[in-house]
Amino acid sequence: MARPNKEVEALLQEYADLVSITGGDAYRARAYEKAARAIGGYPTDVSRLDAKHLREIPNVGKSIADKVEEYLRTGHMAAVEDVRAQIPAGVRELIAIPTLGPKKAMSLYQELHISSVDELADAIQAEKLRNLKGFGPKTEENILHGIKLMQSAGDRVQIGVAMELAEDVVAAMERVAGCEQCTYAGSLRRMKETIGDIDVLVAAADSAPFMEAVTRLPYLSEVIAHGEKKTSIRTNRGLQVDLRVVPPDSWGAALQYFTGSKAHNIRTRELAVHQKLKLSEYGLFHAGSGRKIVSRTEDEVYARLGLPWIPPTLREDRGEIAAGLRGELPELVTDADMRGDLHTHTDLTDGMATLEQMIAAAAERGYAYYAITDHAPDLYMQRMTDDKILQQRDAVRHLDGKHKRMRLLHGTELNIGPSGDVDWPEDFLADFDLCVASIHSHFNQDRDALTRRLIRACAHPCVNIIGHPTTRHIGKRPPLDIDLDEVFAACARTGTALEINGQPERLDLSDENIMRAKRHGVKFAIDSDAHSTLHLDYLRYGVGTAQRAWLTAEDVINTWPLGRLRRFLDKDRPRKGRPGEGRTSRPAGGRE
DNA sequence: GCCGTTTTCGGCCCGACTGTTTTCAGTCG
Repeated sequence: MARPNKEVEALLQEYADLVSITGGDAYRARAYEKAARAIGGYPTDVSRLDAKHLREIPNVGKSIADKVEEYLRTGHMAAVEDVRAQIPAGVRELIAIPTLGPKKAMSLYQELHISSVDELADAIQAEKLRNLKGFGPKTEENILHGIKLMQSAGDRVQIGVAMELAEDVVAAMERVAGCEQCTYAGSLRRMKETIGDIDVLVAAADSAPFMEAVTRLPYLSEVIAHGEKKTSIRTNRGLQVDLRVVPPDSWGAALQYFTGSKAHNIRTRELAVHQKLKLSEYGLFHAGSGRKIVSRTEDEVYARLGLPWIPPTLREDRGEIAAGLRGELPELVTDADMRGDLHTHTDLTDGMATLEQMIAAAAERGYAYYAITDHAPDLYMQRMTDDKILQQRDAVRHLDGKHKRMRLLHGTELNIGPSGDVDWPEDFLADFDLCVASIHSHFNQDRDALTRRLIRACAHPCVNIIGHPTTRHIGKRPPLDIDLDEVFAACARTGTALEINGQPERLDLSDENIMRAKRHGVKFAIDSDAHSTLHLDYLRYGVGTAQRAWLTAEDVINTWPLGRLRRFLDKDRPRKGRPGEGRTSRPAGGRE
């Protein structure tokens, strides 16, 4: 959908970066950043707005509206191009390295003419930074570590970026005459947290129109390969898209083959060999005669091998074949199971949409319940106060019932302090419907301290969900060094759920950690952590991650009916302010 | 550059941490 919004967001963010690198007014840089975020999260396609309506977007004034309008009209933004001419693009890449900001990047460029990550790594090896003011041995070490972290993510992109592009390509192919079926396959269909390239599969009798159409996509930068059945392109963001067209008759076998994973495919082919069959992207064949048996649907292919259809998110060779043969595949949690979202923000703190807008967008998604959980005062930058949160609660109570089928829950996202304490005293917290608690700072404590800190938060009678438990940012910040098994055991013991945060840069917990936590008997909350109405959609990445961890709806508290969810949320909180609700026995997570 | 239930000018997220310094700049959330 809002592709122009994303383009404008990227452009304004680039401008903000370049302003701060060149030592421009910090508030000016901040203004561009804020406008970039607001436009990226704005639900209306900006290419349909004139300068006057652009100014209705929060944090967009005359100057930025004019620049955006100029870009939409001409495809250029003169201000950005001017400053690009002054600073090589590689200098901006440097500030993506953790601990390296605009000031240091500029100093590296001016003093040593470094304008790429590779040049920086070489310069450190050659000890060229030793005489540079402000750069000591520790800084060198941090930079090298940061570069390593970035490279470990490789050329892969976050799932959100890949999904948006893939859905756009699929939509474009579906508009081509003769398209019988079209979908994306590969690691994206398996919902991996990062994606290397995008595989799009089309079923059609004649491949030529598709081979042609894909080279006319507006964001194409390069055609890598162009053949009869397959065309590969690179987009202007550097992402590779492989388009393959197969005859409608081999759709199922092709989809199975191109979805992978490689390890899963090897297993399925082994299974075929044992049955004197041969499996390829063209179908399932008799090994001897070469006669085709099935190929039309994935279902048929798996069935002929003695397997139920295996959901793509399980196809990682993590035991799904054996479980399938035994008829013991889990009934995975799905998007349709999700009855609500339990971690979302509004513009009262760092969200971009109002309470009313967020609630309306949630209602449109058909939720049975929806929680607002703005930040609490200990995260100083959000300027929360008792008055503000109580006023918001009044507003929430007032709006509750306005959307007939959706109930509202008023919660908060608490900050877990260095010693494991949280904002507000217990009696104040008891009046929230739910509390998410998350770590936002002091990431460098030692393993013991971090572990104790999280366990103490779990033990709090009002803390229901640990938000983004490891605080990782994929490719940017490593997960906290914690004893996860200790924390998982504490969650199970205290009836505290662990979050599966659906933000594409977080996906925290990760699939592997979820599996580990489940063995401790923990329950989970799949949340969007939305900061704009558009982010509510991030829930699906959380669901995908949960599927990869073999979770069922039973494992996920926000698939439960409201009554059961409320009993879980009651935990051990002091009873007050909720007349008419009897105290129930403690509904510890993992034992319901 | 944006914004206004105190403001059309003067604020703007504010405090902490880290590593480099020798009193503080840069980065981060």
